[in-house]
Amino acid sequence: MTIVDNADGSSGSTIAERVFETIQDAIVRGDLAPGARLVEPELAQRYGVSRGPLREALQRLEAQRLVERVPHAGARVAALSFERLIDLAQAREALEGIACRLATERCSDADLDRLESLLEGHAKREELREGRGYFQREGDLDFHFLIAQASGNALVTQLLCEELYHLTRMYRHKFSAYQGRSRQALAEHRAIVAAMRERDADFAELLMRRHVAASRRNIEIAHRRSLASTVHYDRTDKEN
Amino acid sequence: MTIVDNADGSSGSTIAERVFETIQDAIVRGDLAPGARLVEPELAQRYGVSRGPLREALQRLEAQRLVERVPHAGARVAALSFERLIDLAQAREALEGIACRLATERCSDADLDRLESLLEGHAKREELREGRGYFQREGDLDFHFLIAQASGNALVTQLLCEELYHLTRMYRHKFSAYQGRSRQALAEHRAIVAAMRERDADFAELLMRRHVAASRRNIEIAHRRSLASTVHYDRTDKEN
DNA sequence: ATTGCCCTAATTGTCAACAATAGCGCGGCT
DNA sequence: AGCCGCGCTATTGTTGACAATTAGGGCAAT
Repeated sequence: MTIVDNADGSSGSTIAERVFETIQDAIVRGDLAPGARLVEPELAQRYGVSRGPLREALQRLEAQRLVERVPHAGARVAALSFERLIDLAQAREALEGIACRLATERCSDADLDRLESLLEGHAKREELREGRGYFQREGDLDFHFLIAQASGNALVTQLLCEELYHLTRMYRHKFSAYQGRSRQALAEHRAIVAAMRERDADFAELLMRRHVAASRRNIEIAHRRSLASTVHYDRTDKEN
Repeated sequence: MTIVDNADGSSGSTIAERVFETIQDAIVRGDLAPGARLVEPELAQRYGVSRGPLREALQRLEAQRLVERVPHAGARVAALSFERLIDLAQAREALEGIACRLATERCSDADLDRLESLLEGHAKREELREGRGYFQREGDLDFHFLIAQASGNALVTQLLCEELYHLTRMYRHKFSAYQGRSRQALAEHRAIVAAMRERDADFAELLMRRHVAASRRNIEIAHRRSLASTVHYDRTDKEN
């Protein structure tokens, strides 16, 4: 029954989980615009659930920072701003850095093989379609995802792969200020794996931090450029 | 009405918030033992609320990692383990490091004054009661709290001060393996502020990371010692 | 005696009705 | 004409009852 059942990819064993995944996807894909008001009865009807599980889903989305809730006033899709994107990049720099260090110390050789074959695949696709790397973007996330999981630190993994991952994806869908860095990123990924191969944890962490920082600086430059011309990514208070 | 009202320090505007704070405190203080089963009707009656707000509170506690929930099976107070404590220390090392870097770059001179006066207070109390530093422990948290807030990064601040802070406090209440380091910690705190005064962000981050790492190593040593003798901090599956 | 199944009971998940709050527009007052 | 206060409505917060699921124990069959 209902609209939100296992028809789509949602796999949870409870309604709350499934509607959580559904709305999460809608937000990340942009079907629900940043800043959009989320009215409970409206959403409940749209997804064919009652308000109970829906509220639970909204709360979990709040914990993921995809939704902002204020008591007695309701929920909104998280507003995107340049400042928050920078905050996110800085947090990731620190966490991915330590994850890379730990992974270097603790991961198996098989893990390293897996990382390298992943990069092989990226390189192939990069040769095919020069320049604009849509898949490269997702691939980039795969790379970081794998390293986080290889860190052996459950907390760091959870912070990166569950709490910040979807937020990162959301920003990438909105700000397409990632141009021309896919080739550079691939080279940096390779250098990171090379350092990990040599079990040089200090250097691996350093390279990972520089990699994330470089991507952040790329964003900052693109932002200043856009400030000079026209577009603002300010908060939209109007619905939709 | 009800048991959970603004009689105690709870300040939220909704029942869910108040019972959340109440249970959070009970967990951190140890009134609810790690691993203890949390049965919804039982807790609801104890705190004089219905199951709705109570479930919301449990969910928020889950986001803070103070409670573990599994669908259809119920909630438990988070089990403490040595591995998780190490994971926490590593995550904090990374996040507090970047927070310290950012704070060094962005905080005002007044912020630095505030930090120093905080350390003055710690030093005074340290002179009075040599050795075992209970207040020093809480004071240590104050110091880290302040630096996180001075970072100007809302995400990092939230991660440290809302998500990991209470978990840290919980471990400190259980593992009292923090002996004799309060004097050393104070010296390290002073060195950190000194680096911040000189606006040496690289060095400030380095010092903060070494400070957190030293505390972690202290825990590791104490743990090995306890392994050699008797006590285990393993997961307790029995209630209470 | 042991193992597998079924049944019961306890607990969680879900729902729809009720209460309370806050934002908003209207009307009256200054 | 502008401002303040009041009441209304839309929306969130809360509740208690109902449904579904799981875990455990007892019974029967091998």
